[in-house]
Amino acid sequence: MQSLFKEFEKILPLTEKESELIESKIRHLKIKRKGLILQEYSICSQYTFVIKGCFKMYGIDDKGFSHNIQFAAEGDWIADMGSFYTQTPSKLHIEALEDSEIYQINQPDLNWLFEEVHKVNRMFKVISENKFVEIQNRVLQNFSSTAETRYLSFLAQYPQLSNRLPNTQIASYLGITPEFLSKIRKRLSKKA
Amino acid sequence: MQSLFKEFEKILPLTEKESELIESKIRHLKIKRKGLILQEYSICSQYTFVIKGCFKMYGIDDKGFSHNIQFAAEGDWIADMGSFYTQTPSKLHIEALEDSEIYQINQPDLNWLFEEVHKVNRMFKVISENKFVEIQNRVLQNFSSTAETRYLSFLAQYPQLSNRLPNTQIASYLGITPEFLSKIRKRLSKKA
DNA sequence: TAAATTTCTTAACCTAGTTTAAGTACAAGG
DNA sequence: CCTTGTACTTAAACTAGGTTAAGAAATTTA
Repeated sequence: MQSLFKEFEKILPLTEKESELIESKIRHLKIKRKGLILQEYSICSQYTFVIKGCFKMYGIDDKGFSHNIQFAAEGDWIADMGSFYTQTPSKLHIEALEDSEIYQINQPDLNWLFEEVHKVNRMFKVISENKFVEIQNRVLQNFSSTAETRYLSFLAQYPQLSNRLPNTQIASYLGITPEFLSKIRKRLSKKA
Repeated sequence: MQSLFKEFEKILPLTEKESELIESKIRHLKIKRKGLILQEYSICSQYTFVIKGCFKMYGIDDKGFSHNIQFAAEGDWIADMGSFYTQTPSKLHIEALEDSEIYQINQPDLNWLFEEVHKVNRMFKVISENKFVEIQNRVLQNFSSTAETRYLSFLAQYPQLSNRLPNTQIASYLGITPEFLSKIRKRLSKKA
């Protein structure tokens, strides 16, 4: 539980008893590369904390193409918040990009914790707000710049991820083809 | 307060006393067309409920171009949630597109209500979640389709707005130039 | 360790969307 | 009521990014 509590304590310190209550509702599991923890049309019933490894959240369009909308690595939370909170079927998939290790808490247990440990409520409010700001910044940035600029800010914002992820996944996140990302990378390497 | 409470009651019914407490913290005001209720670099200190009229929320890119990221009309809430909750400077503007009438509640008063009237907490959680889902759907849709498809789904999703808004504003929301929207509209009218 | 699959790159050709410019039609405000 | 801006359209030239195809490199899996 170390890594999880470390993240929590960034927001609010917990008492011994609060930690125990949280611990009692959390399960620890390992997911193999390419394993799915959420599939389209099913309800997102788990909130996931990444201990080790890396996940992508993506949607599939009418033409069958996948589009990454978010990554989650060590210390990140991931869930389709819409589906989780409203308990309606998701339009998204969440898949492990590497062999991974996670904590999960399910919807009823989290609601129970919201009541019992008031700090959990506040912590998840902060988590949700951060996710919102992140995605809103993406909307703005996707508008306001060329693919090259977006690639550069992705590199700046997620230096760890950019080394770990295959370029195909990054291209899908940037909303371009892998071929075009290749073109950009060549252009940039010439400049340097 | 009628319209505001009607919206609230969609989520949760309120007692007489709860309504009074909420009412005591809310101020009513009129905003002229082109009036700003939020400006870049200032902190978003007010959560706004639209009684009458219409607003746009937009960001300005490095080249000085505006990009609409959200509209709000009758019955909608609008605020830069990131700035509001973290009390940090906003990167966005919120501007009236028509002469409008609104309710506003400021950050300390809302926090006070969160404590005093527990239902307010739950209501704003629902409001935030809905906003999140909306913006996440936008990210997905912006990826997955041509401007024509996006325009058609905008028409389907916001039929009221599409009649009221000038096409320049819709183009800015779709992430295209007004000229290209014009082209699309011509193409569509030929098909029909 | 070999076979199979996925990843990355290059290049030629194609298209969705931009830019610039010019003209028309309203609407708003003094 | 006139004037100034704002909104809408068209068209020609242009560019960012997509498509297809094919070969080389790297990683998985058997």
